[in-house]
Amino acid sequence: MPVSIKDIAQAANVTPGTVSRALRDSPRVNSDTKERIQRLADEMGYTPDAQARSLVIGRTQTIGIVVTTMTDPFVGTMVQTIESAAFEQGYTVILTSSNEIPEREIEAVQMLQSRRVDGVIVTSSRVGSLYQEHLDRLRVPVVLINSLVHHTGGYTYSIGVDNHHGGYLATAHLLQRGHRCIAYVSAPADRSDNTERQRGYRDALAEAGIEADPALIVQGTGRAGGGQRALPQLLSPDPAPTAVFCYNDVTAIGLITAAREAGLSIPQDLAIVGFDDIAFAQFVHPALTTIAQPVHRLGRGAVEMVLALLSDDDRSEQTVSDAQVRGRLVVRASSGQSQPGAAGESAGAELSQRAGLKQGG
Amino acid sequence: MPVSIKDIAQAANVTPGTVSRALRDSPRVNSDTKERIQRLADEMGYTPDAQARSLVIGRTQTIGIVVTTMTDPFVGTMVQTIESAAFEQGYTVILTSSNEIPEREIEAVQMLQSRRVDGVIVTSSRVGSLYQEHLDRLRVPVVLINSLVHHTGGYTYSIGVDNHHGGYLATAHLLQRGHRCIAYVSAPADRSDNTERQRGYRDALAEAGIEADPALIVQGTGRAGGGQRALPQLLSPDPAPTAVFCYNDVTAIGLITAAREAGLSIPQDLAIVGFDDIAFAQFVHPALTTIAQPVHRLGRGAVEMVLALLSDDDRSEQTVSDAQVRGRLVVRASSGQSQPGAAGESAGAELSQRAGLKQGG
DNA sequence: TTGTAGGCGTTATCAC
DNA sequence: GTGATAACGCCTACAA
Repeated sequence: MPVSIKDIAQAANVTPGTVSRALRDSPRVNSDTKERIQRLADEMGYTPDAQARSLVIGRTQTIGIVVTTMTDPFVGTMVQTIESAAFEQGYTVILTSSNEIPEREIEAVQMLQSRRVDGVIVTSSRVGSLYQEHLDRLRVPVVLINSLVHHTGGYTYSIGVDNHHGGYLATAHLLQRGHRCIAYVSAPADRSDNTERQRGYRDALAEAGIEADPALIVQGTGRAGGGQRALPQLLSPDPAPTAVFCYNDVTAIGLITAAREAGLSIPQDLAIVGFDDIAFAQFVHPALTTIAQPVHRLGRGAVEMVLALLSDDDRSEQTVSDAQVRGRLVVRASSGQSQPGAAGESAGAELSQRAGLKQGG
Repeated sequence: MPVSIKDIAQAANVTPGTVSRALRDSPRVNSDTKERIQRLADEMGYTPDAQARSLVIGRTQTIGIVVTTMTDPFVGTMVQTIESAAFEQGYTVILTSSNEIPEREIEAVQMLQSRRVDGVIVTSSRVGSLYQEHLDRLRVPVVLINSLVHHTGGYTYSIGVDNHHGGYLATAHLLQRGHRCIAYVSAPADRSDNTERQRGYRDALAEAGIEADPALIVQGTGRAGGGQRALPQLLSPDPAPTAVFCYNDVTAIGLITAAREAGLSIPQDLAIVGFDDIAFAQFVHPALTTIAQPVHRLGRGAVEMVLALLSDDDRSEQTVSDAQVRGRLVVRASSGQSQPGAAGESAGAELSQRAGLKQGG
């Protein structure tokens, strides 16, 4: 139904081949006819058929994104970044979300395969052994964001935040604030980022001469509800922890809410540190101290890696390698400091200024 | 590079046509050879090429999603719902975000056109006149979520929350709580949902015998920063408002934060109601009273509309029509207890004092 | 500079 | 039941 190259050819009294060349601005066509054809194409409302083109050139200029759920704001930001970066490079993004349903993940990968995506970016998904196998089958570059990867000789690479470093930073910060009894609210154990953060936590404690107490490790879910439900367990050890490092911001926010409902004041009774620095972290009360993930660099980096792998025809000698970028501690009110805004980066001061409330004062 | 139908044909000693039929489980093929072919396809790791298939059947089984930014958690949830619904119906989703850049929106639509999407869903985007023109050019079903549409004879329909009703509900709730001086923090004026919500606000006031005061309409941005910056303007009128209805939750959350920074207590000094009911609405402090959008129904509804329009070959007599669903008031702490405290002029004046604000420069 | 022809992977319409 | 054959829209040698 849409106007094709043939229609234009007919209208311009030339052959389809000439039209094709003219539209791709080939030098092998008379500038007069070229202009005539281009004008005609414009008038007739021609839009090239990417499918047909892909079929012959062997690339779709398309990359697939695999996520568990877009509901998590961190994921949303990540997807946003990836889409922008891809679009700027002339790539279209196909989105699949598994809703944490394993079989859906498999179906999604098969779908991407039949769409002949040039590459795949997986973010915020636990890539089990089951899963990786299917990714390898794709036979296209795959970049995992924030997931450990076992190079099985496939085409799979990874980029991620340094989770161990982040966990270390968060815990060291709490130690520096004088806390000695620090808990950790984890995510499900099969997430590699979780185990890495936990390891950073343990190493920081060890460095301070503190042995990690298993009773202080509470299992969360990576969602707000997990943080909320963690509170009772957090308070049961004797002595109870004075500070908590959470797997992520969403967990921390759930914990803050539960703590407030329980009549605890934060950070006086319980200091809390999260991970991610989602937009909402500065709007909870108290504002959440957290490890900021360099979302922008991760997303852009992932796209760049895919593209590099794509142009890299010599597969044996890769110029691409796994990347790791460090997160940064963002200190806000939830981790202490009786005077919020006094030290370091303070959302409070920033906010007040932006609200125009502190002028002259 | 990937194994094609021809490869299988060769291996099975049949023609490509037979393989095609066998794989699609056509009854017009011997069950023995069918099974043999299917097994062979499996062994050889065959995956059908959706592009090639689309080319001949004339449909891509693909729908495009256009959003401004995925950073907004409400948008993320919406996209999630759409993707799930589409996937269940066997449709692939192509995602484009404009980042609010007009030319990017146009580029995005052109891209979707060249991808030959079967339909388009636009969510959380202001569909200016400029924009709609480009959508019409697509010549495929377009469903707008939460945007007014002028039926220009095109293929464009809309589904959305009843914004007028929502604005009315929110305002009526505040009135019922005893507030008489109620402000509205708006989004940019070119968003139709904003004007509708504002109209509901005005109508509710009118019904209570209150004339809308232009000084109580403060311009926000639809993002948190807009809510934060709105505070000074909100407090400057005399008497100052005792309650505020915000265009959306994100705006309300920004406002809550700014108010707290300014030393106001919510809801005693200022009651606040938002719109959307994003996941975080229940985690702010105080938890945010809001109008819950039926995201699920909107997203699913949009997909169903696109699909219905697709199967509806008789275009003159459409069975599809614009849909509107009602939001629901979710009462939380930010709008006060069921027994409102003092609300009135004196409280307003007092409030300005406590905030330490000066009126007029 | 332009036309011709073959093919990308698939489906569909015929024959046989 | 299976095999040719012709599309779908585009690109690209190669030929003229």
